[in-house]
Amino acid sequence: MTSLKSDFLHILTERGFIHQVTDLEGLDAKMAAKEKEGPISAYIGFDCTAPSLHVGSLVQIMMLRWLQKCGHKPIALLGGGTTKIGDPSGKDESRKMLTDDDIAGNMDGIRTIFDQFLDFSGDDPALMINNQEWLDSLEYIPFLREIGTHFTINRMMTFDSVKLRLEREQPLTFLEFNYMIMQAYDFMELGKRYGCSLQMGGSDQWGNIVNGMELGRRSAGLSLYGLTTPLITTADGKKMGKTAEGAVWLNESALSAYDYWQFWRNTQDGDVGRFLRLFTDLPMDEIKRLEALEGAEINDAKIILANEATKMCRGAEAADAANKTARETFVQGGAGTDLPTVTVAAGNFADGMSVIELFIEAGLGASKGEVRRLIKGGGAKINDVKVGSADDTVGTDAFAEGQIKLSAGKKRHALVKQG
RNA sequence: GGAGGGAUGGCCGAGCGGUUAAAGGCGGCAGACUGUAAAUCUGUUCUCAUUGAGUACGCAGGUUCGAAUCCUGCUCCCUCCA
Repeated sequence: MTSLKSDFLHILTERGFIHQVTDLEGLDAKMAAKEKEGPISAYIGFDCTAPSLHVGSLVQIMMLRWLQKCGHKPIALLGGGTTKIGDPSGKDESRKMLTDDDIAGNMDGIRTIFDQFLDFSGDDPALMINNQEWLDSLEYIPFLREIGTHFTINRMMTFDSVKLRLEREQPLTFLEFNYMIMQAYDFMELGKRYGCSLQMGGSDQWGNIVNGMELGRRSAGLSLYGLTTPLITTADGKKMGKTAEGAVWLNESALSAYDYWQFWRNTQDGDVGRFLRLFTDLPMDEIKRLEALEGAEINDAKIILANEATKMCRGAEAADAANKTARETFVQGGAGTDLPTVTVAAGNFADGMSVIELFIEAGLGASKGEVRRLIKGGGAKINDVKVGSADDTVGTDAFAEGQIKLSAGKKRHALVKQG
């Protein structure tokens, strides 16, 4: 293993963040020379395609976090401009067009995430920049003459994002074809305006990053670096962070802290060490201790992972509450206070409310048929008592301490209150 | 422009006049086993309803007692030829 001189690259390597680097030694030397030459700025771009980011972006966010911890300057680039184009990388079909309002709304949601992970105050704050700043005002002909001459179609056709579409005979619009040029332009602009010399991103961004470096060099004489992270998969080879309900969102409004905590708590054994390295700030010797745990003891490591990850994203209070609820629910077999709660009008219970409807109200079933099946399979419980028949009803007497606990299987629970 | 092939449930993919709410696989959900893990095994997987009904096999019509299956038109996609 090469000995890296800079803290940042040393940590990233040790924790498994690095997939490819354009010039590892050069970048290392530059970062290690921080005292003499000053810290370096690095950026990662995030498009505003949804009102929240999900755990798929968490690796990138953690890198920015480490960058700041190591005394360098992280730039979170929000793609207010590029989102209007849509990144074709790794996608079979083009996304539907987002309106300016959608994008602005999404950006507001995403901003709050970075506030959690990065420090934007103090002497050496992180930066959050919107590439709309320079992209919106581009003029077509001057842009083509200045930038367009540095790109050949021949070359662009060889990039995976383009090749994939063409091979599958899926349409790639001219609009999307321009995405990589916009991203390259971003890198160059950040280099010129903010002295940014490193772009990081997921492994699928390699081509785009390299393009930006070349453009920066040719057009502005900048010396730029690129670094990518591996695609994070689970131990059984699936893409991380995709569940049946959809993505694991970072924003509270898109996914409750309890569910976020549960996501990490349910990490597979084989992923615990890797995830602790990537998604927590815990020191390495602590992580080594935790991942050495075996059998049921590894659950302790998972709880720590869940606590740490939730704390970072949602705050210590939310993490504690989620942890407490999980303990009350799973260890003590009771009803944790942080479980999803629905309020049903008291009148419904006077004559007894249908179990089926109650489960649907509580979000534990999408249709009556689904709840029937759940009951038939023995997975539905009310106050931890198995529901015997789909015809059962629930009356006021079921309320213990003012609430009813509904369970669908072992993991999905909800509370019902009357109001 | 010419000649063929295709569009099926969340996805992949059989079916090619009735016994087809549609094989099989994946995914999902639940049960068993466990450690709120993985693997495995079992059940389940359109909607509504108390044996029943309504929708559904690209879209619109037609033939037939009866169509995902046959015919006509339309839309989209693929392959080959010019």
